[in-house]
Amino acid sequence: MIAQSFVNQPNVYRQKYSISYDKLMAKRRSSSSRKPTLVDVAKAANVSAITVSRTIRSPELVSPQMRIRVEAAVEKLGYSPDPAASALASRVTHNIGLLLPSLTNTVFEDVLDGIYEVSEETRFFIQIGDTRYSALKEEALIGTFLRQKPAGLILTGFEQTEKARKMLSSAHCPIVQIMDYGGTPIDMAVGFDHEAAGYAAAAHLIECGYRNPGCVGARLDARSRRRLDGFRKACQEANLWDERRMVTTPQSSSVGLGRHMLEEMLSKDETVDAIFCNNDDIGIGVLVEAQRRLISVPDQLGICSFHDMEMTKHMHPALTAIATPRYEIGKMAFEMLLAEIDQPQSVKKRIVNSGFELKKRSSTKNLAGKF
Amino acid sequence: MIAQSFVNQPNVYRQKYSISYDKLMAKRRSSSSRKPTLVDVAKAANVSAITVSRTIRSPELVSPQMRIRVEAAVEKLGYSPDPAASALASRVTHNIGLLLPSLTNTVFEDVLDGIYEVSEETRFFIQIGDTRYSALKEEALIGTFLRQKPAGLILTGFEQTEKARKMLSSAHCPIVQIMDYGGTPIDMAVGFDHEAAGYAAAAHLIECGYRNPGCVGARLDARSRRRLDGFRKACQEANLWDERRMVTTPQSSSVGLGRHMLEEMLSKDETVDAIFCNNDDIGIGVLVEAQRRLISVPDQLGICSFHDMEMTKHMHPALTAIATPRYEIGKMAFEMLLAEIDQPQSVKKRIVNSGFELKKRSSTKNLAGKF
DNA sequence: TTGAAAGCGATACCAG
DNA sequence: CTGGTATCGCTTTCAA
Repeated sequence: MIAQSFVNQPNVYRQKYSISYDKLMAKRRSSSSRKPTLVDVAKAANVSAITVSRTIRSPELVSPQMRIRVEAAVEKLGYSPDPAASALASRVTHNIGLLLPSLTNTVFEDVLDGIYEVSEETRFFIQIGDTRYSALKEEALIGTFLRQKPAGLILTGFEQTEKARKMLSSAHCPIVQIMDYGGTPIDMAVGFDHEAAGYAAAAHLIECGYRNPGCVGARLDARSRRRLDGFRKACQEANLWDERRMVTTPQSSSVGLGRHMLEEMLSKDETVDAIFCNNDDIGIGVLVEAQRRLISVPDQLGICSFHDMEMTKHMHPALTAIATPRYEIGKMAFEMLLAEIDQPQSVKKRIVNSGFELKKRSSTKNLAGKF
Repeated sequence: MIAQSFVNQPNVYRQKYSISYDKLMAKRRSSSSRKPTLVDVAKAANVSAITVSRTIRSPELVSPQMRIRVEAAVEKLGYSPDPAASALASRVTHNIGLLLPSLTNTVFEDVLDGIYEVSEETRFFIQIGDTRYSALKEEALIGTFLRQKPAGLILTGFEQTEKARKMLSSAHCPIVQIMDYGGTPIDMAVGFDHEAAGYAAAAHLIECGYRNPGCVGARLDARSRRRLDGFRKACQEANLWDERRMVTTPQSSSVGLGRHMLEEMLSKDETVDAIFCNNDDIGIGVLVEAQRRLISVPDQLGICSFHDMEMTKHMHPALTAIATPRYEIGKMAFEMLLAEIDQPQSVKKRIVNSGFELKKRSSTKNLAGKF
């Protein structure tokens, strides 16, 4: 059991050191279990410590013979650098801070997956903070993260507090804001235009021939709200809007909530014939509830979902959805960060519109034949 | 733009220091932007550095007046400790390493959520590693994590490589293995018995009166395999087993795959009348495909899912499932770790069986009336 | 290209 | 309960 190591293992670090350097070294050498340090490698290779450091961090600055000699010593001793010492001396870690509003949301899992995919082979670590959709929590986390001297930071959205923005603008690391497009980034950004996405959803429903479009939205963060705004705008332009068909709740989204919200929608305006759902959980809930009520989809009710997680296209009928490139956003954000860390100001396109895509499936259909 | 700070901001740390301590201090003081250190606080409060350190880490060891004085100075200067320096001196960080086999899997998101919930108010950070269900990748990550001197480690399952186990047993931190029960933990463990869970699923289906039970499983890691073993065992004991009704694939689970696997199952033995699904994605896929084929659930086909994510109970019919306490496991793992960090050997119950629960819903039913 | 010396900012250990 | 001193292991800076 590892736990015994707390009790039984001789720990050289607890011993008192004498003042003499030689004695100290003697003591150290006697402890066979000590992890080798840079100095140990330097001695073994008969070079200075700084040369070893150089060989590891920028081998191109060291002559080939030297490199071989040092690398052999590193290999022989099984040396690996101490990140804490490195961070203390250089004032920067290899941590990349990632602030997400939720961890139990397919959307952010996919982002996470993209980030991890790219970060895997790099020297960097991801440190995740869960802001729970709160700007204040985010502010606190930004403070904590910055204290650690991260190599870079990835934030969600543009809605940081004033104080947070201030801290960030004086941070010594590149920053990417993800999942949104159209705001003013602190440094770099990659995401899509939520209003345009909502607008596109409405345009599709209207084009299909639905005449009483509505939408349901859960947990209205700034981005979902803009999606609904875009949806409403398109409907208003087509003169098909009725505010009763906007059903929202601050609760966080789930399939159960989606079912419930269809019920609410019908109670407010039973003429509704198409629904844009804030995200896939809700979309699936609306579909299931419609089926339970024997409302035929897409004939009596068209459904357009948002994000398009894997499941969406396998529903029956398959859900039409606005697909968002979450994995790609995560990947790109990390790549932008990496480029900036290696070479400040090297990223030319600092604001990227990742776009989105309307996937037409069986939960909506062209009703033209009906007219 | 933050990026300008790379270029324009005067950086005191780049300046050369003179040898004289006083001159150094003078230079430092002149730089108003420097972050205050422990020594700065000590001077402001007119105490020694170590006293400040103590006041922050273990206030109970410091006299009340002293504490007030120091806290005032901390407040006034806006001091916050440097984690790198602390890590270097104390040989331990405030990082908790978490190794998960997948990040895009509801199961682990829920675990993550439980861990974050508890860790939020502590001084610890979670550092996640994605092993992608590979013991070798896990081994590499364990090495990397251990190098950082974590305060604790959370691993998934008992299937570490020999080398990994060796590294772990000599690690100086508590370790919790999660999601499984019945193996030999390195230190502590919390999870459930997968074989028993599979057995329980089969027992339920058999009890309902289904006579040709089968099961479908995707991505067969050690734990899912044991679930299937348990299922098979119960069926064999009831003399109802036919190996053709065991359909598996190494692919990772998804709803699409679930649909596909029902097709495969039917092609191998169309008499199958009940299916245990390795997890919820598959379960939902099987349900959707059954509906598409007009196979009536639960009459012609009983379905029992595994894990029971939120969506499962909202399907129509609602899916019977073995519910697993993922959130609780995460929470408990972190709490066990915390207790051990604060007080080694204080956790008495080092191996916890979290159990699971059979949720009977409409996708299975007692067929007794039929006989 | 290589090296010497001086930190980085905290904690450990023992003494008083 | 408080303080002095010596580290922790690496990088920075400047000189050779």
